[in-house]
Parts: sequence; C-alpha cells; structure tokens
Amino acid sequence: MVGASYPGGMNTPDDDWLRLDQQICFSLHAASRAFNGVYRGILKDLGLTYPQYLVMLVLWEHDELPVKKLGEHLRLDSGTLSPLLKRLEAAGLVRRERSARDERSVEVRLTEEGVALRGRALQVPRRIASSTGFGPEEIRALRARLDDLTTALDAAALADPPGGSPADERP
Amino acid sequence: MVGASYPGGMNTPDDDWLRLDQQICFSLHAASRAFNGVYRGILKDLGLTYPQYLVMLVLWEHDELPVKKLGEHLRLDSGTLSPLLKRLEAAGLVRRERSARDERSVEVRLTEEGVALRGRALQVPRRIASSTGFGPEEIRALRARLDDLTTALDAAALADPPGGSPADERP
DNA sequence: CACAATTGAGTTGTGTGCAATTGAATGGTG
DNA sequence: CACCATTCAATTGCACACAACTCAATTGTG
Repeated sequence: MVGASYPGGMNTPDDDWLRLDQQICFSLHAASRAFNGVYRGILKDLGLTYPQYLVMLVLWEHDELPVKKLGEHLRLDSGTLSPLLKRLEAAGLVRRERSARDERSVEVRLTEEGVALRGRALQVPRRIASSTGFGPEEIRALRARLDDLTTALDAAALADPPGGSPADERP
Repeated sequence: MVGASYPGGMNTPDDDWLRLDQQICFSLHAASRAFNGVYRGILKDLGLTYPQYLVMLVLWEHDELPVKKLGEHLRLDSGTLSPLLKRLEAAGLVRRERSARDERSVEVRLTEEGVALRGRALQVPRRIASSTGFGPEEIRALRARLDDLTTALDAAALADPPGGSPADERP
C-alpha cells in the first residue's frame, strides 16, 4: 500500500537511495550503540560511563585543562560537560576550580584518585580491541574512514546549518 | 606528569593500545554525532528527530507491525520506543492499538499523514549522501565494515555480559 | 574610562538509550 | 482446571547530547 514498490525492473532512484541510506544510518547507529554497550560492561568495574571514560582519557594525557579545551577535544559543549564533570567531581576523580587569570574559565584537574585510576584503565583498550575481533590495521583503516566521514559531515553541517546559513552571520 | 610518555623508542604496549583505543572510540563517537547533526538539520523540515526517522523508515517498508518487531529491526527496547512512539502518535503520524490476537502486543500502523510524509522524505537520502562526500561504493564498503564490527561487538557483549555470565542463566 | 560585543560556564527543556521493575496476558505443565 | 514461568509493553531512574538561554568576566572601541 505504501511501498508501491517499483512494478518492473526499473529502479526508482529515490527508492534506491532511500534503501542505501537506511543501511548506512542503521549501521552507524547500531555500531555506535554496540560499542557503547561493550564499553559499559567493561567500564562498570571502574565506575565510569563511556563518555566519562573519554573525558578521563583526555585528562590522563593533559591532566589539567579548562572546560573549553576539553570540549574541543571531545566535541562536546558545556551543556553536556558541566553535569558530567560534576559527577566526576562527586566521584572524587577530578577537581574544578576557576582560573585565576580568567575568572570565566574553569580548570579541570585530576585528583590523586583520578591519576591512580589510569592504572586500572590500562587493561581496558586490550579488552575492547579483542571484542572487536579486528586487528590493529583494520582498526586504523576504519578509524581513518570514520574521520573522513566526520570531516565531510561537519563541513556539510556548516554549509547547510541547523540554525541558519553562513550569510546570516551579519544581520 | 601523568603521561610520562615513553622516554626512548620503546613502546609500552598498554600505552600503545590506549592511544589506539582512544582514536577508534573517539572516531566512532564523533562520526555518530556528526551524522546525527546532519540528519537533525535535514529532518527539521519534516518535524522528525533522527531516531524517529529511523522508525518511520521501517514503517514505510512494513507499514504495520508490533512494537516488538520494530524493536528488533532497530535494536531498541520498549523503554526507548514507547515514549518515542507516543510522540509520533501525538504528531499524528502513527496509530497504536492493542492486537486482537494477543492483548500483550501493540500494533503500530501509519496514518494517512504518516504515509504522506514518505513523499517529502524521499529527498532526504540524497542530501545525506551528498553530505558525506562518499560515493555509493564507499558507503557500501563502510557499511559492511560497521556491520562486521557490530556483529563482533554483540557477540563479545554476550560472552562478557554487563549483567552476568551465560552460566548464570540457570540459577 | 565607559560601553557594547564577545566569551565561557552553567542551567533548562526536550529527546533519546538502557537497566530494572511493574503489570497484564499467554502458554505450558501437572 | 490451576499454577507458574514467560512474554510484551509501559514506566521509572539515570546519564548523555544539544539547542536556547542566563549571567558574569573579558575584550575591543571610541
């Protein structure tokens, strides 16, 4: 009734694209959530959620930086980070203090506990990698593809924005 | 202070995996959200969110099926679908009615409006595909990789479950 | 120096996503 | 037939994401 699928062997281009589109968005969505699920199981021991783990990864490398920079690394805004960091602070893993230089900025810094947690986290990547069944080279290739995709999608989002066109910048 | 990055040419395996892991989980996470953002911009015209669009895609192909089946197609449970379907019903796109055969089951069916929306949605895939900058073949290859990944991750999640081991099934 | 524009966190509201629970309906077993 | 385990949808509670907004601090300009 709805599909009214093509009567003959003719391809209706739109239907064709629709099918393809369904596959790619399904696949990405499903892969993302499957990954999330595996991380959830493994990170439960550390008392971290998946996004919290991403934050800790950045902090283990930089160990002190403002919320703004953290957001740039993770592509997250304060609306997501503020409550997340509050939870990490409540868990005793990080401390937040306003910068002396710029009172608007809040510096996030690992506590002793936060630093110590890194030791227990070292085994996580190995377990994740083995869960994927992919070798290092496959992972690298897939990562590169995904980064290409993200770059292209970001560029497209800027060109065809949710809020308005670039021409709107000067009202 | 924390990183204590390897002094010489020596690779600390754990650190190496940690770095790699960060890249793959960052990449997948970022790609998923970038995709979501592009869909959001394009779907705004249709008054749909990205997950709602996924549900509509399934319904446009099957046009009547129980919540359970919908969840199997989308890998979502009733906790996610129930409120989502309520919103689609409030928007006048679907109707929900309990099955006559099995009173536990709820049949989801497109309304006239829901059927009509498909016409306006036909242009969406083309816009998405062009946003990715990928050709059909690249998309197909990426999709296949992601599906492999999902399959492997699901299998691993079952073997190393969040709730308990398979041996726990018979207490 | 005064004042407008910008920047950075935080808050609010909406919409997922998922674990855990509830409650009704169904099916199998004795 | 009675009873118990299973199934399905819905609900509850928690944690992201993100848009839109608020508020304070800073910067740029006259």
